[in-house]
This record gives sequence, C-alpha cells and structure tokens, in this order.
Amino acid sequence: MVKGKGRAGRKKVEIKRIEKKDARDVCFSKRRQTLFNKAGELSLLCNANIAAVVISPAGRGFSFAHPSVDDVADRLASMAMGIPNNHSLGGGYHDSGEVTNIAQQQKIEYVELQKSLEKSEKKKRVQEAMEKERAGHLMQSLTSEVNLLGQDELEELHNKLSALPYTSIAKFYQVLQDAKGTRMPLPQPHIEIACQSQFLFEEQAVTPTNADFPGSST
Amino acid sequence: MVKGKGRAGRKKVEIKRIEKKDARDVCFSKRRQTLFNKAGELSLLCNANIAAVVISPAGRGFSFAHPSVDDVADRLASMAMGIPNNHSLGGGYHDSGEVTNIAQQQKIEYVELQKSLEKSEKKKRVQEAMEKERAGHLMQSLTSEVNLLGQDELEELHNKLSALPYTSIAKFYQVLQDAKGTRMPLPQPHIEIACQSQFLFEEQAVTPTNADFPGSST
DNA sequence: AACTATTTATAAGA
DNA sequence: TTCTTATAAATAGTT
Repeated sequence: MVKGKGRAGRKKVEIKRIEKKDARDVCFSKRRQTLFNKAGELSLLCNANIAAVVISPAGRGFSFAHPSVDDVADRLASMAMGIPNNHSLGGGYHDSGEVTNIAQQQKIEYVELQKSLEKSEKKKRVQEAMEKERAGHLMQSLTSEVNLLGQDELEELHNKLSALPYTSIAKFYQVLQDAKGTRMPLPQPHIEIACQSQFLFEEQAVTPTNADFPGSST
Repeated sequence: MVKGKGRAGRKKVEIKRIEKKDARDVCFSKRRQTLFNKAGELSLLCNANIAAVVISPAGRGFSFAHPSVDDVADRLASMAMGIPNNHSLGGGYHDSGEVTNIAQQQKIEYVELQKSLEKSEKKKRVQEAMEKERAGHLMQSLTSEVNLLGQDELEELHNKLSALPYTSIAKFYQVLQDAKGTRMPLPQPHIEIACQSQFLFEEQAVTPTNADFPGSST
C-alpha cells in the first residue's frame, strides 16, 4: 500500500515530525527498537551484514550491527558515529576514564575486533592491513567521496582543491601536531553512544514485547 | 504471540537463515525495503539522523541515510561503507538495479531540503556551507579520524604520514584526474547529497581476511 | 508499562 | 517478478 500518508495503529499517522516531545520520545524508542529488531531479522534470515546508526534529536546515538567476520562495516559505521557534526574536535585520548566518549567506544570495538582476530592465523596480515588502513583512510575517504560525485561536481571540487592543495595538507598536519602536542581538551558535546546488539548470540535485553529472537533457541 | 519465534504473514517464520536461495532473495529485497522505509519514517517522525547499511550475502550493498542540514554523521556513515572496498569503486561494476529506489529517495530528500532552504534567509549561508563541506569533507574526515586516535597511535600515524605525504596527495589527484577524464564506471547515477553507495564485494570470504581492503595501495 | 484497535509487513501463492 | 491475500507484527492512542 504505502501512499505516503497513512500508517500505524490506532489512527492513521502522518509521517511528519511529531511535535509533542513526549510522544516523539516514545515513538522514537519504539521505532528504534523495531528498526534494530528488523535489522537483526534481516541479517539472520538472509545472512546479510547490517550496520545501522540512529541519532536521536537529543543527540543520543544508538547503533546496531550484525557482525560476522567482516566487521569492518560495523566498525566504520560506529566510527562514523564518532564524528558528530562538523569541526568540533573531539579529544582523542583513551585514558580519561570518566568521560564516556567516542574514542573509548572506538577503542573497545577495536579491541573486540582484535580479540576475534586472535583466532586467525592471519592475524598478523590483518593487523598490518588495519594499520595501513589507519594511514590509508584518508586516501580512501577521498576516493570514495570523489567517486560519489558527478561530473560537474568533480570539476568544481577539482578547482577548489587545486586552489589550495598544500593548505589542506598543511592544515592537517597542524591538526596532527596539535593533537600530539597539546592533547586537546575534548569539547565533545553530548553524544553518547549506546550500542545495542541484544539479540544474535547473546541476550541481555528482556523487553517483553519483542525479545523474540533466535539466538538462543533453535 | 511472540514466543521467540513466530513472525510475518501467512505463516509463522523462524528467524533463521533461509536456505532456499530464491526465497531468501525475495525476503531480502522486501525486508531491506521495509527497513529503509522504517528508517525514513523514524527519521521524519522523530527528527532523527539515521544511517543504515545493508550488505546482501551476495555482496551487494545498499545504504540509506536520512539527511537534514547537519547531516554529516549520516553522510559519513554511508561513506564509511565505501571504504572497505575502495577497489571496486573505480573498478567498474554493473548491477545497479535495486538502487533506484534509494537514489530516488535521496534525490527527493535533497530537493525537499533545497525547497525548505529556499524559504530561509539563511539559504545562502547554508548552501555555502554545504559547498564548503564538499571540499572540506576531507579535512573533517581527517581531523575526526585523527581525534579518535590515542596518543601512541597518533605518533605512529604521524610517522607514517610523514613518510609519504606527497604520495598520498599525488594519488588523490590522480584519482581525481582519472575521474574527470575517463568518467569512471560508477555503478550508480551520481547523487547530489549522496548518502548512497552500491557496490560489490568479490565474494564473501568466510575467513576474517580483510587483509586486502584498506590502504593496501601504499 | 501494558493494552488494543488498526494499520503494516510479509510469506505464500498466483 | 510483481500482485494478491491471509495472517503476523508494529504501533498510536489509551489506560
């Protein structure tokens, strides 16, 4: 059906911003849960890899990802989470302890990945690759980005970049130096990451209405 | 209802891998669509930012992201998807079949955004910002990335980059030139605000051997 | 948080 | 593959 209008349960619902914060909140919770639920179902039914990130208007972040071996997508998706808005430079330190920041989450996931890699005999190669990836990320970002653009946009971009090529690089290095030297103070606003991956191979969630998942019983 | 099993329509469905490739395929299509649909609804109803990436077992990737003005997180999430298989990006892949929907959706949303911007007196500023963002995206990716790293990692990265700074840049430009000149075989029509990526993996290697994807070029 | 009337989603079948 | 349809699931509004 799907006309662009009617929906849901007790009343047809226009798909437009819910003004009442209360209702919106509830809706968000419910639907987010459903979304992740469905994501999980899809991944299991079809053996698909899925990464989903939801950021509430309040700035709370939730993510779901069906892992597998190639977590990469997941990791990167989560990582994207770590890049909230724009140039708000987050602190990249990991020993803060009291700040639940993205860096930490990243760390955790990184560690997780590492752990799972331990099992592989190819560990070394993969690790190497990952390290390279760190440095190579920039290139990939660029190429990826570039490849998404159209002809005109490419030209524009090219012009823009031609205008200030070394500036960019210089800037980057400056940032790098700053980060290294002064270890910036983490002005990261309110972006908490709540990672949800309840079902699958572990169950920790017990919400009565939807805790229906395979994972444990088959 | 809801025991840990049943679902769907004409028959209760166990949430486990569908063996029949045919059925699995159909299921995948339907559910993927629904998933993205719901993602869109959620984002609209609750004004949330969403990025979702689905990779079919066959290796076809789809993504959906709900934009907004400060869309960065979403865009980056989608973009992140592009990273794992950067090789394919320029590699010329066919099969863009299913993407239309999403692409179209994106288009629509882009237009919507534009329209709403028309009304604003800040239009110009925003547009400018968006343009800048295009060129500046790389910087942001970099800084964000950098800021996610720990002290040690920073140092390492710094060394790595110091070792081959111009190489990277040169490479980027080469890519750019290639793109401009030969109009690479993008698997999809270019999308303005681009939160959409479609690609193929070679196949799903079942081993944690991602060793080959990242900055393998350096 | 639980309930329920309704709307959606969807597995099969055509 | 797309449409149809019977049934399961999601969900807005209530309690």
